[in-house]
Amino acid sequence: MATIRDVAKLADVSVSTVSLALSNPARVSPKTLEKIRHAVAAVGFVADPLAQSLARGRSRMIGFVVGNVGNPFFGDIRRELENYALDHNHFVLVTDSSGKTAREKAMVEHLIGLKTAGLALAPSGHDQDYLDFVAGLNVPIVCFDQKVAGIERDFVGSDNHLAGAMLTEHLLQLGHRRIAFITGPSHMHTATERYRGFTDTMANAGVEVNPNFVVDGQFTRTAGYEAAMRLLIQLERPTAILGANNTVALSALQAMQELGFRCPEDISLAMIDNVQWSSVITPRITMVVQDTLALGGIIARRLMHRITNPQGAVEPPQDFVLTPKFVSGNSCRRV
Amino acid sequence: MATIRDVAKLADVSVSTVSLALSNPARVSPKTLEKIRHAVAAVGFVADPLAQSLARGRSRMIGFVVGNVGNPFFGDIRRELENYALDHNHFVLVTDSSGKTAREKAMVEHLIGLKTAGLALAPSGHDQDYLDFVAGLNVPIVCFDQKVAGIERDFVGSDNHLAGAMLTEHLLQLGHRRIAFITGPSHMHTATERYRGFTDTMANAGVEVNPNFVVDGQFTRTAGYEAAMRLLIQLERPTAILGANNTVALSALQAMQELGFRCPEDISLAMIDNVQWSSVITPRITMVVQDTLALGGIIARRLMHRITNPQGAVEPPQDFVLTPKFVSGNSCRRV
DNA sequence: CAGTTCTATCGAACCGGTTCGATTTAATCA
DNA sequence: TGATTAAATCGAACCGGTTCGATAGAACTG
Repeated sequence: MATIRDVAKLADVSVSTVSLALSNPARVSPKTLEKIRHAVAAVGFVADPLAQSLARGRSRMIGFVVGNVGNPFFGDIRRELENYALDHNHFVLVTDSSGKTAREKAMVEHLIGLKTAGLALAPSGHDQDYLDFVAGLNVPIVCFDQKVAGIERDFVGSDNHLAGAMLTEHLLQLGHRRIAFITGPSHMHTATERYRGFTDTMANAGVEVNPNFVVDGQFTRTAGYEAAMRLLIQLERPTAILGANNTVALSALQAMQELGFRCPEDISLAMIDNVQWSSVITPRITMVVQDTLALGGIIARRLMHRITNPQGAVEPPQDFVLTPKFVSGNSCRRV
Repeated sequence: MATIRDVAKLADVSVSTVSLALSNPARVSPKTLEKIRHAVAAVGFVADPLAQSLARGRSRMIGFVVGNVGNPFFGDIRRELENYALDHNHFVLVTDSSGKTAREKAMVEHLIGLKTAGLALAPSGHDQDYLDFVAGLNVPIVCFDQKVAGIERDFVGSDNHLAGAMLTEHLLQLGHRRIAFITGPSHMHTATERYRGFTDTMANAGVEVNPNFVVDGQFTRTAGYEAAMRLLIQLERPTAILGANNTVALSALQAMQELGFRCPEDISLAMIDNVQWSSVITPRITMVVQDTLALGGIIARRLMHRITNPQGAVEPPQDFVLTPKFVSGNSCRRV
C-alpha cells in the first residue's frame, strides 16, 4: 500500500504539502498540485482512513444503532440514512443491540472509540444511568423512534398518541365498544403514547375501557401471543383488538387463528406499524404506518447538518414529529 | 481521555512496559504489573482502538457484508455471528450493499481500510472483475449463501439443488404435473442450483417441463410479481407454482390473490426460504428452509478460527454445505 | 568467580496521516 | 528600489498506541 510519503518523494515535495494539497487543493500552486496529482495516480495512493481518523480525532463514519436491524421500520430508515450519508462522503456502520441496553452501551462506546462523526440512535434505555451515559457522549447524536424524557438531543419520530387515537376512532366508528388493547413496555414512550391515544379517544367517546381488555404484550412475539390468548379465553370477549405494534398484533392474529377465531368475522384487528409482506397476510390488517422514508430523510439531514456545520454542533436540540398515516385493510368489520 | 503515557508516568515505568503488561501480563514482573494495574484504574485508561489498529495493522472488528440485512435469513446469520464474535472479543460491523456490486465493493474496501480482522461476505458479483477483486483481498474471508465459481475461499451454504428437488418431489407426489417454476437471476448459484433441482427431479419422474412454465422472477418483488402474472394469465395454467425464493413466491401469492385465484384450491404454491411471520400468512406456505442458526454458527467459528489461529490463515478453503429442511404447510393440495 | 543465559525493562522507531509555526519566494506598495 | 505583505512550501511535533533491539541486573553453569 502506498503511503503519503511515497507520493511526496515522487512529486518531490514535502509530506505536509501533499497532505495540504489533498485536503485543500486551493492552497497549493497549480503546478505543484498537478505534480502531486500525477504522483498520487502513479503510486495508487489512497489515504488510510485509520491514520486519518487518529490524526484528525474524528472519522467519516456514522454509527447507526438500533435494537433490530431486521425490523423493516429500522431497515427503511437505515437505507435513507445510508444513501444520504454516501452522497455526503460518509459511511454508515450498522450495529444491532438486540434491544439490550448493556449491549447497546458497549456498541456505542466502541463506535465512539472509532471516532465516529455522529450517531443515529434508537435509544433502548430510560433510567438515570442511561441518561447520564447518553449525556456524556460528546458527538453529534440524533435520537429517533423512542422519545426518552431527559435526553437532550435531537429527536425524530412520529405522533404516537395520534396513531393510537386514529385506530381507536376507526374502531369506534365501526360500532365497536368492547375494544381490547395489547400494550408495549411501559417504559417505552411509543408504547405509553399509543396507549394514551387509545384511552383518551375512548374517554372522549364516553366508552369505558374494560380493565380486562388491556394486556401487556411487551412488543415481543411471545408476550404478545400470551397477551392475546389471555384476551381470547375470556368469557366476554372483545369484538376488536388493537395491537400497539406490529409484533403483538400479528401474534394476536396467530393466536386467533389457532383458536379458530376468524378475523374480522369474529374479532376485528388493527395495528400500528407495517411489516414486510403485509399485503399477503390474510386478512390485510388495518393499520397506521409511520412515514419511514421521511423519518430517515430528516434523521440523515439533521445529523449531517450537525456534523458538517461548525456551529451545527451547538444548536439546541429539536424535535421532529411526523404524522402517521392510516392504511385501510379488511381486518375490521362493522358491528 | 487518558493515554498510555499517563499510565506510564503514574506507574513510573516506560510506555513500552505498560503496553507489554497490557497485552502480555506474564512477561512483566508481578509487582510492576500491580503498579500498572493500579495506574490504569486510577486514570481510567482504555486503549484507543484506532491507535491500536493503526499500530498493529489489524483491528478487532469483523465485517458482515450482505445485500439485505432486512432479510431474516441474513438477520439470523448476523445474530449468530455477532454473539460468537462478542464472546471472542470481536465486534461486528454490518453493511448492506442493497445487492449492488459497486456498492459492495466500496463497502468492502472501506472495511479493509478499517483493517478489519475478517469478513463474512455474501457475494453479490460473479464476473472476472469481481473474482479478481475478492482474490486480491488479503484478509480472512468466509463467503456464504452464494457459491461463486472461481472464488477460492471458505464457503458456507445449503444444498440448493436438494432444496429445489425436495419441493418438486413433494408436488409430484401430490399428483401435480403442470408445475411452474419462478427462477432467480441466472448468475446466482442458489438460483441455478434450485432450478436444476427442479428440472432434474422432473426429468427423473419422466415429466416434461412446459417452457412457458419457467419464468424469471429475479429474486425480487416486482419481477416476481410480473413473472407470476405471466403464469396466471396463460390459458393452460399450472396447477402448482414453485418459487425459487421467498420473495418471488410471496409475490406470486399476491398476484394470485389479486386475480381471485385461491391457494391451494386453484393453484398450489411452495417456496424456498422462510420469511418473518410466515405463520400468519394464509395459507401457510409449504417450504424448504435453511438452517440459518447452524449456518451462522459455522460461519462464525470458521472465521474466528482463521482470524485467531496463526496457521488458520493458510489453511486451504473448505466448503460447508448443509441440508435444508422441509416444512409442511397447507398451500399444496393433492390433485 | 568468570562466563553464559535469562528476565525485566527501556528507548527509539514506527504505523500513516494532520497541523501549525517558521521559512522561503513572489507580488504589491510607497 | 527597498520595505511590506501575501502566497507557497516545509519541518517537526503530534495523534496513541506497538514492537523490537539494546541494556542492565539476576540467576545459572562449570
